[in-house]
Formats: sequence, C-alpha cells, structure tokens
Amino acid sequence: MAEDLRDKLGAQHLPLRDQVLAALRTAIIDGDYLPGERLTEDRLAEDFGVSRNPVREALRVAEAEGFVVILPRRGAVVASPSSGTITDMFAVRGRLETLAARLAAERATAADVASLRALLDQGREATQRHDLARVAELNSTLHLRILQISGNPWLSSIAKSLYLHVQWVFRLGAAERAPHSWAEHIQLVDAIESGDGDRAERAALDHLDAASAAAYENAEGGYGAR
Amino acid sequence: MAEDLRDKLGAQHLPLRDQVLAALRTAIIDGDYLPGERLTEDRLAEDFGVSRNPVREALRVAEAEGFVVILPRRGAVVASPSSGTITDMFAVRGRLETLAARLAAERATAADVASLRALLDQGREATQRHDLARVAELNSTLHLRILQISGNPWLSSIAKSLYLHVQWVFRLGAAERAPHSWAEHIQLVDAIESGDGDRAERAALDHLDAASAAAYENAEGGYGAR
DNA sequence: TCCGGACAAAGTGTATACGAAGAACAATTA
DNA sequence: TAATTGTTCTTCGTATACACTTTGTCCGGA
Repeated sequence: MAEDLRDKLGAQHLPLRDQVLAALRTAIIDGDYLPGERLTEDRLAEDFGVSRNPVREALRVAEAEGFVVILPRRGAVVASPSSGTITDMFAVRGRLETLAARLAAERATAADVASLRALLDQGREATQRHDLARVAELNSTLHLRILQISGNPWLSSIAKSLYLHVQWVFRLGAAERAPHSWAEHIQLVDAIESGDGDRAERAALDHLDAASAAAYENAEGGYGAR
Repeated sequence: MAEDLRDKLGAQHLPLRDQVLAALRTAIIDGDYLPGERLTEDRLAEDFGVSRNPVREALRVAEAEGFVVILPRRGAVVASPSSGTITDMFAVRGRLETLAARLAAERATAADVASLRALLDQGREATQRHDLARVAELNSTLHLRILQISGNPWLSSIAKSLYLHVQWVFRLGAAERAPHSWAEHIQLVDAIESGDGDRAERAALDHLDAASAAAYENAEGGYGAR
C-alpha cells in the first residue's frame, strides 16, 4: 500500500508534507492507525516512502489539529478521543453549523443552490443503490459545500476540522445513519434556497440533534474511551 | 486529554520548535513582523539562533493557526488580515463565546466565581491607575478563564485561537477600549455567578457587540486591508 | 526469588550539507 | 520596445551525524 500511494502522491505537485498530512489524517480517520498507537517517525517515513523531515512537519500540524498527541522525547501517538468529547464536539458544532446555514441562506447564489441540489440527487441515487460508502462521502461533501458557501473562512476551517473529528469517532455509525439523515439534508437545502436565515438555522439544528442522538447510540459499540 | 501523561514525562524539556513558535507568534502579534512581511527560513533561523529545522516545523504550525501564509516554493509571509475577516471573526466569536458563557454559568463552582471576581478587582484597580497594559492583560486572562471554566476543550482551544487573532488585529485599539469594557465584564461575571445560562449568554453577546463596534471604529486607523 | 543498577537499544531533537526545482528579477538580444 | 535568456535566491526534500532520553534487558548480589 505504500508504493501505489507514493506513486499517486508523486504525480501531483503538492509539497510532500501536505500529502503526508492528508494521508496521515485519512489513515487515522479510517482506523488504519488506532487510537493510542505509537507513530514513530521512521515508521511513518517508511510507510509513506519519504524521509523524516516531511513526516515531522506533518506530525506537528496533525498535533495542532488534534489527531495526534506528541510527548516530548517520546514521539507521537494517535490521539484517543474520549466519549466526553462527543458532547463537547456537538455543542460547538451546534453553534457553528447553524451559523454556517444562516450565512449560506443569506449569501447563496443560484449556482450554489444548484450544486447543492446536484449533491442531493446523487445522494438519493446512491441511497437507492445502497452504496453506503458513497452516501457517506456525499454527506461530507454537502456539509463542506455549505460551509464554503457561508463565505466565512474561519467558520469554514474550524467547522471542517470538527467535522473530520466527528467522522473519525463515528466512522462506522455515520455510514449507517446516512440514509436516514438524507431527508434532513433536503430540508436544509430547501431552507438555504429560501434565503430565510432563521429557517436554515433551525433546519441545521434539527439535523445536528438527530446526528448527535445517533452518535450517542453508536458510541456504545465503537472504540470509545480507553 | 492526555495532559497528565505530558506533565510527567518530558515536562522540563521545551523543544526548540515550541520556543520558536511561541516567539514567532508574539513577534507577529506585537507587530515586530508586519503583515505581508516575508519570512525566509534562514532569516528566522538566524533571528532565533537555531537551525532551519525547528523553524520549518514552527512555520507549519503557525500556518495552521493562521498567522502566516505559506506559498509553495516561495516561502512564508505574515498573514494579512483584511477588514473582511474582522466581521468573520466576530461572527464566529459571537457563537462561541456566548456558548462559553452559558456553559460557564452552568458549571462554575464557587472557587471559579471567586477567581473571576479577583480578576475583576485587579482590573478595577489597574483601571484606576490608568495602567492600560495591565488592564488589557487582565482582560485576556478573564476571557480565557471563562473559556476554561466552560470545561469544553474544543471550545476553549478554538476560541482562544480566535481571541489571539483579534488581539493581533486590534492590538492598539483594544488597550484603549479596555476601561470602558470593564463594566460589561462585571455584568458577565454576575450572570455567570447567577447560574442563569440565558442571562450569561446575553451578557456575553452584549460585550461582544460593543467590542465589535469598537473594533470597527479602530479599524480605520490600524493596518487594515491590503 | 527478588531487587537494583549497569548496559544497550530505540527514537527523538537538533544541526548541517547538498542537490533539485521554482520564482523573481536583471541582462541581453532581436 | 518586447521577448528571451541567465542568474540568483529560496524552498523542498534527502541524507547524515550526534547528543540526549527513555525504556527494556540482563546480570550479579542479597
């Protein structure tokens, strides 16, 4: 898996450290590196087929983003999100994504709405095909698109990071819930299209409440505290 | 999280990259490095008396935190917060700090309230002495303490970062406004002590609105867009 | 058997050097 | 004047070296 990954990485012209960071993030989110697992620089360098320097730089950023914890003179370990942080993450998301929905409703152009509708269509289709992986992917894309439409870079980057973490903790459960949540998505996009900020905010909150409830149900089974 | 581990292990050793990062942050916030200024690795390495490696790692984190912008193959420049981002920052702060105030009101112990009151007293005293620098410092301490009392690490770290950026942009103006805002602080702490989440949230919002208005007034004179 | 310390191994932290490639700017040429 | 070519600066990645910490192991003594 290291070689083909490396080939793909090398094809692009992004700095290696960014590619390593992206690969590291997805590896952690996908559970390839489990919480508590030790990440030595040499090992990562070998896994990704690069030298230690890009790995180190990626690790520092991953630490700032909360995916790993770096212990001085000991090295990096994959962070262990405890179930307590679930409540915290959803509390913050509740504030930020409702704001994003409101701003999106106020600022969305016709083209923006069209792109959201296109995602909804694709999602409906994937749901009918029972392609859960694709549904989950479209789910993410939709949320990130709304953040982007909000036009607030701070909001966007912070919420995106939070969103990634939620995906990380509830990777499995999220995919299963995705079909149910699709109806909520339609409500949300309708509200954004209407331009009614209050309505959009309410729709986002409803969606988050449902997601939060589902997350809690699923938390029992997943790799929780530790 | 894993701070307990952290404290025990290599507590006494601060890696150079962390020292460089801290120095870089304060240098930027204090205006020693001005927005748009180019930061070559060699120069920073020389300024801080270290090799390029710690500098590079610090720069990546500073980029993630939004203090510098890194252009591929061109290097780092100090970020240039435009007046548009002022609105954005306050919009996000409005959501997060009100949440922090609510949570603080719900969770604050008697000792927490006492520490806030102590800060208020010191602030009143410093105001009477016209010690603006001290007032600004206490201002920050108070806000960060409230975040800490909220008990939500995500909220705390995100809002803290935002707070630093606001300080950066309105470094000068903030100090002058501080005496006026102190009355609002008293309202806020009163609300937190009462345990009334709604009231605390309202107080926080009032305070932010006033701060936002002051920031805009001051934005004309500062180093603004670009 | 159990304890304690010497010792080695592993891994990070830091510094340095080198080559490749990109970007900016100046110089040269048509 | 305009386009092209070179030069220079700097980043990007690699490689290497070494000090220092942490950790685990092993061995001798009680």
